[in-house]
Amino acid sequence: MSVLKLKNTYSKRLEVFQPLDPHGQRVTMYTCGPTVYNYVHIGNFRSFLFADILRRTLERNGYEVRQVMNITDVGHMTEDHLADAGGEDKLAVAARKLGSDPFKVALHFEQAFAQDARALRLKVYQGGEAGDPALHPRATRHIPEMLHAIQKLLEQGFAYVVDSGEVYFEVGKFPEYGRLSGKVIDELEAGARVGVRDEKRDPRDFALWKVDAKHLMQWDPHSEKGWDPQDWKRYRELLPEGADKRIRAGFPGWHIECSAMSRAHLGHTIDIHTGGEDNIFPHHECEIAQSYGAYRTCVHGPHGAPDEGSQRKTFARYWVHGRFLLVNNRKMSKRDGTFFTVKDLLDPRREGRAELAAELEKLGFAGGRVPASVLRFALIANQYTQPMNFSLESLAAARAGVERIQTRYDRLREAVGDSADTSGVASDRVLELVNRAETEFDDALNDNLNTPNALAAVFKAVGELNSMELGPAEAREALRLMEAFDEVLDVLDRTERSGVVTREQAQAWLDPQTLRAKADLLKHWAEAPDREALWERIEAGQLPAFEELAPVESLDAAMIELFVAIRQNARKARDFKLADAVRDDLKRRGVNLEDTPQGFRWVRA
RNA sequence: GGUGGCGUAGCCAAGUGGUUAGGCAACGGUUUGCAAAACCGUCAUACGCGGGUUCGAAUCCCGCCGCCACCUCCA
Repeated sequence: MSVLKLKNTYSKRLEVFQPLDPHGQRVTMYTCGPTVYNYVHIGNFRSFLFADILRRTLERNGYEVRQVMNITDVGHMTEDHLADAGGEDKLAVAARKLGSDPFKVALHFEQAFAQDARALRLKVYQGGEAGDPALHPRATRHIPEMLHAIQKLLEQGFAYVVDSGEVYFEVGKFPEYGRLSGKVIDELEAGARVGVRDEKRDPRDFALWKVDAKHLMQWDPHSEKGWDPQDWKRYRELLPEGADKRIRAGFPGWHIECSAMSRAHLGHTIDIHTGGEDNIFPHHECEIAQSYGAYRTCVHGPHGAPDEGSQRKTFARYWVHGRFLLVNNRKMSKRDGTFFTVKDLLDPRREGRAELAAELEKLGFAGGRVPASVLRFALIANQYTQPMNFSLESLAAARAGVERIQTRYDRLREAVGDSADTSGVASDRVLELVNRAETEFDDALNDNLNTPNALAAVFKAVGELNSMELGPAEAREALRLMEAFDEVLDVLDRTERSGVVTREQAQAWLDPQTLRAKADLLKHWAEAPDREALWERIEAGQLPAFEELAPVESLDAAMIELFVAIRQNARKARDFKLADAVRDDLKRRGVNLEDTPQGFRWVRA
């Protein structure tokens, strides 16, 4: 198997990934998460999804990954936001609904985000472990850690307090500032841009602690008032003397949260730090500077020089950044109607975007809704190092792709059947195909997460399997391959969503005796309005008429089989109008029916 | 102005010196009562433009053109 290579923003080179863990087993990963003062959009999710693909690729490589994705809930909500409730701004609307408690507003959007994250199958939000709050740390619950870091920075001479009670990081004290982004900020030019009454010593200096009375979230480092009791207790433990007396009540600067939280939950050194390309500067540049100043982490990683030998350890060893998503080759814009939240696409009508729903319907999306798996596929279908040009048409292509894979998966499941019989041997032809396809898939992902090539391997395998007749043992191997693909892609519906009805099974319903025996299977009889009459008919060995069953809404496998039998009966009588009506009716209830040489196949949409 | 990046067939998107990437769409065929799915075929001797290096260039070099993002809180 190939080795994983990643483009490290720090070195600007493709590097072989090697975890810090001496046993080469555990990997720590920090993903810059969402700011929860609005609903997250698909551009945000492109970034989170590439991190998810990275995490799953690491797992395919046998690593045990601990991925932390923070929640930035120290927002920019001020009194102005609450006062101005007339606009379209969702923050204002939410604030009005939820009252003036900024924590409630943040929680509202955080929960909305978690919902989207689960829908789009971010692994950090799935499974039992996902309930661990340490995996999704909130900035507002790490004020003690941040003040601790700020105090360290002051003590070690990397920061200064100004008259207003704010704290700034002094960039001049850190010569490596700018190395990640490659930005050399010309002091003269920067100086020209600086505000008149700025208290900063150097225009490049950035805020660690801010003071602004208009902000709703406030913490006073010198008084318990307004603090979460647990946080206050932890703060007193971390800083028994309290923070510098000159620091006034306020709130943390943007960058310090990630330095503090990654250290709190992943330790001194993290293997991988991910984010969007806009994070490179200034956010990550500042994190490096702060972590160096506060925790004595060094700047560059082990690439060439092992961390173990160094007294000062690296803050983050691999910096991996995703490019922006564009819509119609521009940055998303509300004005141009090219701004999409995840919720907008999953259910446009619910979000009040009827026009969008209509457009999606035109592209063949039932109800104008985009299935989450399709959105996920669309957002991972090109390599994270390339800008993604998103369009509604790309969603239609994604849907076709997902359906192609899903159809193959469903049929393999049918071919395997439910027999626990694991005897039988797959032919070399199939074994070779499976091994080769899996290698190609992993090789592509290991090559800096080249998802287009990984998908090419998937589609190649699907195409080859489509043109083969597979025995149960072979289908089992092929199914395992599809499941291996899906460990990373995670776009398949793994529920029992399809079934086959043979001609013989359909025929059996026409036999009076069998019909009576099958009556018990029809659990949903109760839904039929005239069930007594129906029952009598069955007892008499007569197949019910299609019209009688039309009101039955929820279908199980037995009910579907009955519909198939009714349709087949009509087909035999060459009553194609009725036959098509039955098929259309099943479709209306979300069941697609297909004819096959052996009989019939049904698939839940 | 500074920095980084992109331009590959109708659309999306790999490939970065030498044998078909792949997907989607469209069209034709096989199959079907009609569909669906699947298969086969076509669109496809594609690589922004102009030079150069080379036996050979989408790939390397030079020069243009067009587009995009970032440059203090937007993933």
